[in-house]
Amino acid sequence: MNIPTGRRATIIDVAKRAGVSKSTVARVLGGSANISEEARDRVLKAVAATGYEPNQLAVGMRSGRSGLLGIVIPDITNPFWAEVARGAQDRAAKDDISLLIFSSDWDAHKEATHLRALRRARVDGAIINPVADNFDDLDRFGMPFVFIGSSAERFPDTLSVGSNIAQAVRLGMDILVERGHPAPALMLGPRSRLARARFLRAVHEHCIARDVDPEVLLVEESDYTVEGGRSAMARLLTRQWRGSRAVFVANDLMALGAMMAVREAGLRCPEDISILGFDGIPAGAFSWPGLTTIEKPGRQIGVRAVECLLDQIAGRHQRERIYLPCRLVERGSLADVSEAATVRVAAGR
Amino acid sequence: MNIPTGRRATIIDVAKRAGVSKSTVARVLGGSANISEEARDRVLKAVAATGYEPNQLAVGMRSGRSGLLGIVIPDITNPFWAEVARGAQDRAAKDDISLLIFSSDWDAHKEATHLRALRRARVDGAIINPVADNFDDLDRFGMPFVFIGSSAERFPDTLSVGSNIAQAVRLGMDILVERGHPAPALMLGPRSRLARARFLRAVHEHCIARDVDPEVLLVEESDYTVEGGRSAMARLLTRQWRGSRAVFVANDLMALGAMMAVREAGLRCPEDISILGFDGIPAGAFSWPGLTTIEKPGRQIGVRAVECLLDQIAGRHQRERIYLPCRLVERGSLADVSEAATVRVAAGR
DNA sequence: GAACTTCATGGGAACGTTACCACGACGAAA
DNA sequence: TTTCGTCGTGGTAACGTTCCCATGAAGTTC
Repeated sequence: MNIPTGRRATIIDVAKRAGVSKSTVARVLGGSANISEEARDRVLKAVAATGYEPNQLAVGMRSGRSGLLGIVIPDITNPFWAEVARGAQDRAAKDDISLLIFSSDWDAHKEATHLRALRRARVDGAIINPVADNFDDLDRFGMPFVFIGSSAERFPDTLSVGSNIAQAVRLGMDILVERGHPAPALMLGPRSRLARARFLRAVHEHCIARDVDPEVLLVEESDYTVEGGRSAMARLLTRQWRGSRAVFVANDLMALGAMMAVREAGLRCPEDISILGFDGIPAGAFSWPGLTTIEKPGRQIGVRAVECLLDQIAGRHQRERIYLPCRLVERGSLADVSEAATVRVAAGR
Repeated sequence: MNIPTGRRATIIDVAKRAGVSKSTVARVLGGSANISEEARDRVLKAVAATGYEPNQLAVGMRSGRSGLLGIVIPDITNPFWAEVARGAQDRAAKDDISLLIFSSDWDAHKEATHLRALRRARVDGAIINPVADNFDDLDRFGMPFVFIGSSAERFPDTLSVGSNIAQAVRLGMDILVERGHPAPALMLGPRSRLARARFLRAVHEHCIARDVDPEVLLVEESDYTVEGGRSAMARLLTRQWRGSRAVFVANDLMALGAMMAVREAGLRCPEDISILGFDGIPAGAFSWPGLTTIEKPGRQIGVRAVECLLDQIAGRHQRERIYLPCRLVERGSLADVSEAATVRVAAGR
């Protein structure tokens, strides 16, 4: 076989061994037409014998395409962002493109460092969940890019991919109504977050469409943590409820905290309090009861972002915002107190 | 400022603008000595003005160092592996090295594809959790590499980084004994897994050291899933126990499933059954009660793997196996039925 | 003051590829 | 026979760096 151990085989080694010029080798490997059957054969054999693997650095250098894509997300350790990265990676692999993954920790300084690394690596494009609220100049980013996540909302006229919060909220409100909770309490995130406003507006619209006064809804707020959810729920329990006791929580971590608070108050979920989450984190499957929640399409967002990026690189660029639909995951944290259910129970079913 | 919008600035553009040769620019940027103060100044200004960023492709081409490292793990979506990747990424960033991350899904074919991509990208080294049980020839991998995880055990005489299972098991057995569970039941993974044998042997050693016959321990086995843990626990509950009822579970997912089974049997954890997990997955913090478990040092494994790789690239290569210590995280799934605790309770404390 | 060292700089080759142009051979149309 | 397109092929110039060698100026030693 004679595979050179020290040095990697180059296209010239292959050419020599096959007794042709490197141009011919390049043509064979590039799948171009007009190659004699014999030449193709000898080249292929030589490639196998030498264990030749094209040098992407050289290809990138010459062709201007590095075959690399970059993605900057807040934290690869966060299950949602890991899903996004996974989707992006799988999609990129289909086009023989490798992915450079960076975690910014919501830190503008780290983000800037990572973006510099991407420029240096001459990635063909970047997928970014922006943390800085203003970049010097979007056009001078230095590479094609797609924004992802709700923070992309800050940049109008920019191609971005995110989840459809309005549709998700409708999904949640529909199931709540169906289960007999027409006016659930709301547990929201901090006022500073963009997603909060969209969430709230969607709930209001849903209420108005059903002739329910949105002002009637109990509202608590906290930050997106288990502890935040726990304290917010404790506060909620001291307030005056009307009708069924259900809470629509804008974040799964908070929902899990809320569930703990219910238990600590000596109450049961879902018998005494129903909880609906939002995010679809895996931990929701292991709580007791399992958390009924609305799952954001993390993987799809990654896939779609890569596709947009490839389109843009190929010159077919749009300046649109893409919202992907969310999905309801039913587990056990929602009680059914609708009339229909009551009838079913009375009938012994 | 005159930043060229279309083309990226090259070292030649910088040289021209500074009125020096490209060699001088390279020397300034490379931090070499013997540069006149004036030349350095003009070069630095020109760099700022042109927005020059070195082309890593060209650097890699010429110097033989791509500034890229690869990591192939089973699944970036799995919290443990995400931690590993995060540790590796953070450590690599310190040396201005970027990380190419791939998920193999425990599939040897995907693994081979990813390894080829890494070779093509001319990464300076690779961190691999091996899935194929034999590679043609380790020396012909084509790049420096470090194995990680327990599957690395299959390849002797290979540099690898993993967690110290023996120490972890000792940690677990110690706390169990301390809490009054000298002979806990064991819930193990499938026989095919390497980690299982090591886990079992460590438990046996611990028992023998305390003059406990290991054969006395109840043992159930299943696969590393929630469902597996649930069914194994159901079986365990039908068996005859001696002494305190505690289970040392070899995997957190199984432990969570076991906890569900306890609840489904109308029993309580930890009052009726104590459960100790193994892994340290985040979901363990959200169960009720919180899962007491032994945390594997995921992030540290990533950090250490990169460091070994860099050492090896620099020529300081060792052929050793590195085992990193695990950590006990106490939450609420372990009851204290020791005599000391009984005394404390009797004393009203 | 000649010979030698040190310093600051410039010039050119090389890394491995692809894109382009040029060339000879061959068959078809004039 | 001449002219022309087509096919298969080889040669060469980039791409943007770094590394090495050459060069001249200035300073040092005998």
